[in-house]
Amino acid sequence: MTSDRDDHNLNGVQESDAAKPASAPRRSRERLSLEEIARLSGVSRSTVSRVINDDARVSDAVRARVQRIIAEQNYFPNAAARSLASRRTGIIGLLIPRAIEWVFGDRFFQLIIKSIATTANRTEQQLMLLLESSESGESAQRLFNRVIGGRHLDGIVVVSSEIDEPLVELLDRYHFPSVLVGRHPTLEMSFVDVDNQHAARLAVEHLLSHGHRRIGMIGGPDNLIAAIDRRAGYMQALSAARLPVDPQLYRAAGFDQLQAKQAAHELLAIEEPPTAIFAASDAMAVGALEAAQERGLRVPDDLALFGFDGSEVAAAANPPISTVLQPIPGLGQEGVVMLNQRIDAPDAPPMHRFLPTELLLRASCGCTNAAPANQEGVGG
Amino acid sequence: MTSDRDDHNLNGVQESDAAKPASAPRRSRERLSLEEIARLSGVSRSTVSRVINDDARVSDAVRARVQRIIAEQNYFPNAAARSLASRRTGIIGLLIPRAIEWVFGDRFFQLIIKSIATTANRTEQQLMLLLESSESGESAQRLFNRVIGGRHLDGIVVVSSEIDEPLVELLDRYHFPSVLVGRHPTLEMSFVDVDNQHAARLAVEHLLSHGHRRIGMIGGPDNLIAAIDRRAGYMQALSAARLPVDPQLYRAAGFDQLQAKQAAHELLAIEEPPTAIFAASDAMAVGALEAAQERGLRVPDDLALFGFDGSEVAAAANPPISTVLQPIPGLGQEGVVMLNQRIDAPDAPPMHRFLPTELLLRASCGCTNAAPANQEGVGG
DNA sequence: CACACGCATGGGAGCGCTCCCACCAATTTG
DNA sequence: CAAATTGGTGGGAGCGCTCCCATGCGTGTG
Repeated sequence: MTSDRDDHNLNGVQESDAAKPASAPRRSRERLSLEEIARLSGVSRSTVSRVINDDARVSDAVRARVQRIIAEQNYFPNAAARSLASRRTGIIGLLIPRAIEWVFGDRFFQLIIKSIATTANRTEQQLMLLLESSESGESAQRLFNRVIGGRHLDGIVVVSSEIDEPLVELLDRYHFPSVLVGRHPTLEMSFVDVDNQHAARLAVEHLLSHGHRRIGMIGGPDNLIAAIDRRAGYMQALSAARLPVDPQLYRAAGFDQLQAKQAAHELLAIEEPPTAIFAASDAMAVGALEAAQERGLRVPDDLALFGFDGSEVAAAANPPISTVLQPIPGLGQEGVVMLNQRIDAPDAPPMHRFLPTELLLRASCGCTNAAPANQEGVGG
Repeated sequence: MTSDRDDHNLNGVQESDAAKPASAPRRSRERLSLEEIARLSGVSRSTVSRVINDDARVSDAVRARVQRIIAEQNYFPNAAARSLASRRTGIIGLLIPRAIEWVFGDRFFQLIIKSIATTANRTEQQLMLLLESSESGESAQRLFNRVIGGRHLDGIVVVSSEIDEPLVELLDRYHFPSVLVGRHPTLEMSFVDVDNQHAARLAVEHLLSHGHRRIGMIGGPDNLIAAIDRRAGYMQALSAARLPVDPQLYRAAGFDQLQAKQAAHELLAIEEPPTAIFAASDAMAVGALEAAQERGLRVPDDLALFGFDGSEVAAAANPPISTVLQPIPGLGQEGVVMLNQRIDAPDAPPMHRFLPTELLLRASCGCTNAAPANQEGVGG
């Protein structure tokens, strides 16, 4: 797309070094303008600008000459001037409205950040991670003002499935170009997500297909739409199978292993305990596995288990835990792509995309065969 | 420092909402310029600019009026125009030249990132985390060009103690305003760090004071100046005590627990095993503790242990592990402060600061008393 | 009472780009 | 063969700020 631009970027300093004594590199503070490059190349500013922006309407000879000068001089267009004139900063924000410790420790966020950063870089965009400096107790309003008010950002990707995140509402209200990774129950805002409900239903239906009739669920926090949807899928599967939905069989917990272990113990201690448990995350499934083992239950014989995420811990568990594979890098990538579409066409109607999940069947649900069963994608 | 500015930022949108029907918030794309605010307030652009920048030379009456209009209109100065005219972007970069998984999983980096973000926000600066999109195999040169070439950043904090990090050399060569958290063996570049050598020496001397004469060390990777310095401090302590430095007693490992455990096993298997081990990190000390316990050695009676970092794992270990407390948030904060000094005075000579560490004495070294022994700071 | 001085304010000239429009060949077309 | 088209290039007018230098006013000084 911008191969010429890449070329000069790549060659910039090296060529400069070759042309000058290494002892006196051009100091980055010496400013060099488009104007100057134009003068040196014997063309106009417009032409240099065209070369930089990879505009086709420049003859090959002139383009080559200008590129040579740019590389020799180690010139870089001034980002501020560019933004001012073009109304684009080339920076997109990534907001994960959580405490930094939480974000960094979580595999999901780690993978999402990585894929978003990579995708943004592919289009020569820079990512700005918006960290909640929780210490200073910054309000959503203030963060909004600080970063978005000044038009520092072309748009923003928000990774959140909180049903009441004020910043998301603010972004929506001001029609700031943004895409949510994880859907929102009421806002029309563009989003990309997996169809949690459908995926959960398939997982539970798989458990049903093994003959289980009493299936428990350890769900996630009630303020997360992902957790709500997964629970809904669980209930949908039971209802479709004409099974009663026993409230005793559902326990809410955090997405972590420890709380889930506790919840599993509770679930297994009731009068008529479940023969299978669907956990809303793999970490939770591992917690349930621990609980089962502490109680001397064999998995999957005494208790079948199904997780959600497709993470390494599920595969590494003993026995390996069946799970729903979420395409996390895909979510990040699609988020950036959609965001760029919104930036280009801010008035287009919001887009909602669901990415396909996949059931990863392993020993914990009773499948001896570990071949994955494909699940078709669900369009939005 | 910029209280007036804060005021209008804080009140911006809310007041606007109060003044307009909530159903039609000002869309963030509608642009409002300084000029427009000046017109509405009946003053000149200069005056509005002074109000925004908290310039004292504005009468209180005018200031109040302009601020009211700014708040009512929900106006934010355009960052690009501001940067272009003032040659400041208000963005500082934070680079940790490591794979993202590694950065996010590490407590040290987590704490550093948090303190840097918090400190930057205090001066109304925005932090830009420069993530290595390792996947795209981006070279240092390319990252440098992309982010720094365009003057997107006012300066950069690099957290690294690698002795051969190309980007650090590049930053130094181009005199780009930057501060290193962690020192560099040869470059003159400004840095803030702890005096690893001195701290290590004190730790080992403490072990000596318990009567140990055969002290082993599990050190970090050889390409990290922090690891090199800690080893030097270890050797210095031994030499000062006129003890022979037995190469068998030193093992290099990664900074992680598992490798350290392995190294400890090796150390404890030699002919004349150490009676004390100094580990270059707390995680490593925990690894050593595990190894000792696997071999049936009692800590501290059969083997004394000393860690480095001051992390929670050392305190939580059984027995609690004595360690060197590093002021990690202080390093981050000081890094930003120093960076801003460099941004303001790019031609001032580089500054080198060492922050004080502290010995945290606990049971693992033989101290029954857990009161911390203060260690004086070491100036640079 | 003329003068200098400080203080609050206004105006103009950039900052370094992009983008539109004009221009001038060198073609292609009716 | 004149007219219209195309491709390559240049020039000007912004983009929305900051910063320097006026300017006008009221107050203090010789």
